[in-house]
This record gives sequence, structure tokens and C-alpha cells, in this order.
Amino acid sequence: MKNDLKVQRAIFNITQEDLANKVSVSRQTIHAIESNKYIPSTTLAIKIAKVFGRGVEEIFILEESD
Amino acid sequence: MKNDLKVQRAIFNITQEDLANKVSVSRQTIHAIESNKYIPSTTLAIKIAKVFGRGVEEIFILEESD
DNA sequence: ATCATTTGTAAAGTTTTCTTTACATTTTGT
DNA sequence: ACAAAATGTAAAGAAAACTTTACAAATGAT
Repeated sequence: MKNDLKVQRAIFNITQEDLANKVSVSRQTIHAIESNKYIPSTTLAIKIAKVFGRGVEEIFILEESD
Repeated sequence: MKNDLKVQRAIFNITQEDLANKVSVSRQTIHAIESNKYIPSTTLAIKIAKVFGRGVEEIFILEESD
């Protein structure tokens, strides 16, 4: 699983902190997700995708091994 | 979070076991999700949504308290 | 160059997501 | 009515998703 978080944040010109606040998680959680430390829960994935006005599958992309 | 799994399974006329096999989890996992015992991981949610040819947000619906 | 802001890292603990095995109950088909 | 198929339940353990705190490093603005 990879994600498009960093690109979307750049498009919207928001910081990790901004995004964290919008979806009610810690800034470090956003960082962990962005750096693929772990995959967000579905609840959080939906919230994040909604901030960027996109579908979950567009922000979080399955890879072969998943 | 609620989900539309049971309805989608009925639409496609497949059993919990069928769906479980399609997304490589145990039948009980599907049952647990369907009965809201827990929320699936994003990886699994994406796979399930794909089986039904829908977006994650269409199968798994956020509720106010989420 | 300097300072402020943003990102990056780590660790330990908590909570949630799954697994398996086993059994029970209900539903469906004949 | 009966058998097969499908669904429902439980429990314990492993793995993953988060949290916090603290600090470091990188980047951006002046």
C-alpha cells in the first residue's frame, strides 16, 4: 500500500499539522502514514480522502503484495 | 461506522465464505465485519469494495460519532 | 546568517484488527 | 421432515494501528 498524502497536501498547501487537526489525529500519525510506517484505519482513511475530496482508493493505492 | 456488506452480498448472491475467499480472509472475519464487531483494515476495505465494484465510502459509511 | 516553521525519528504503551478452533443456530433445498 | 449449507458466537493470542513525549534535522522566510 502506498499513498498520495504528501502530493495532496502539496496541492492543497497544508501542513501535516493542518491535516492532523482536520481529521482529529496527532501530527505524528499523519507523518507515520505519509512515510508508510503504517496504514491508516478505514475510518481515518475515509476522513483523509474526504478532506481532499477524493475516493479512498485514489489516496491509498493497493500494491501487488497487499 | 456501518457497512453495506450484507446487502451487496445479496445483490451479488454470494455467501460470506465466497466473499472471504475472494479477499483472502477467514469467513469469520467477514462475519465480524458484517455484524459490526470490528471495522476492517483499509487494505481489506479496498479489496472488499473492489469485489462489489464500488468505492470504499459506498460500502463503509461513517457515522457522526466516528 | 538567523529564526521560525515544518518535517523526521524513536520508543513504549494502549487499543483495535484479525487469526484459529470449536461449536451452535438458523436457513435453505428437497 | 431431514440434511446440507449458511450464518452466528466465543475465546485467546498475534499483529497492526495509533497515542504521547521528546528531540533532531530540514526547510522556508527574512
